[in-house]
Amino acid sequence: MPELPEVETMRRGVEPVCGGRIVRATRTPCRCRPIGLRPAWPALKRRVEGRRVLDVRRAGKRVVLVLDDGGRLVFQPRMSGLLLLADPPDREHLRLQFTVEQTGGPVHALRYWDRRGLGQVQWMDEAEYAAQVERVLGPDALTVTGEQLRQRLGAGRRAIKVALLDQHAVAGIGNLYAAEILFRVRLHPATPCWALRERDWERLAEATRQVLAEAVAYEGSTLGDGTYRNALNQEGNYQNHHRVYGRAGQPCPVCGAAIRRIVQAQRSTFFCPRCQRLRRAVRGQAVCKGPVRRR
DNA sequence: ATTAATGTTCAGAA
DNA sequence: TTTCTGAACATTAA
Repeated sequence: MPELPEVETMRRGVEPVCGGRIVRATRTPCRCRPIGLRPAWPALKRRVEGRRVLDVRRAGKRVVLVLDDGGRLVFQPRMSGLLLLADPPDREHLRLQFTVEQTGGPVHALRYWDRRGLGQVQWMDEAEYAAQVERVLGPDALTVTGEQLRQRLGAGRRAIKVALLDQHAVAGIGNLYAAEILFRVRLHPATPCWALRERDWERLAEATRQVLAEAVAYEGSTLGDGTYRNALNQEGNYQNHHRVYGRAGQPCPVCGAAIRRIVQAQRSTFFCPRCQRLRRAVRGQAVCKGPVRRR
């Protein structure tokens, strides 16, 4: 699923083809059910056609085309969205197709494909975009500092694994990389945030930056369902370097203990029970499941 | 043949 | 305020 490394790979894939070019024509190539387009198709089309793409950026798990009138075309792939230059995996779930070209230059197709259709494509003006980012996204996970993490999460009761998925706290981490990051720092995923010390936050931020940068270098992870592809419809390679994610029952690459799968906030968490021990001060308190009752 | 699981995000509830 | 739950969706495994 597209998390930061996969979305960054998409961004890098489409940047050389979109940057500086003009959106000439757009269309909805199939009659698939309406998906998360905002505004609706005819208005979005009007906003985008004829505009030059000044920059291709990433914000958390979103790819953002900066247009020459200040408009922003925001792709949020969520579960199964892909930005493609190559032919899509199938025609049926090809949601949107843009054409970009330089005057007199070659014409390129930029496609948005989304099998499950949970993704969103939105046009917004500069101010609206800035407000949105401010409202929903924390500092980018690729460059986040320990101080930022501690400030935003340090006082909470949430388990650290759950907290890392909070995009407003830190933007870009998803279920897969949260597991890999916590393994790297040898933190038990159920550790409550309040139990981490300043030094822990520093190490956690460092591991976050390292794991994500590594995954970007490998062009992300293509999981068993094979959904994720880069812009050229090729698989990523980081799935071959996962230490814990999806490896329940298999030996920990460090100590050999069997990797465990637990459920937190209705999602799978994978970790090594020997490398990632719960701290003594926290045992018994961290495992409480339901909401803490206040008085 | 239903049902659960998959993973991201948001609205709305606790 | 903070945290939690369910829904949105498509597809596959049980």
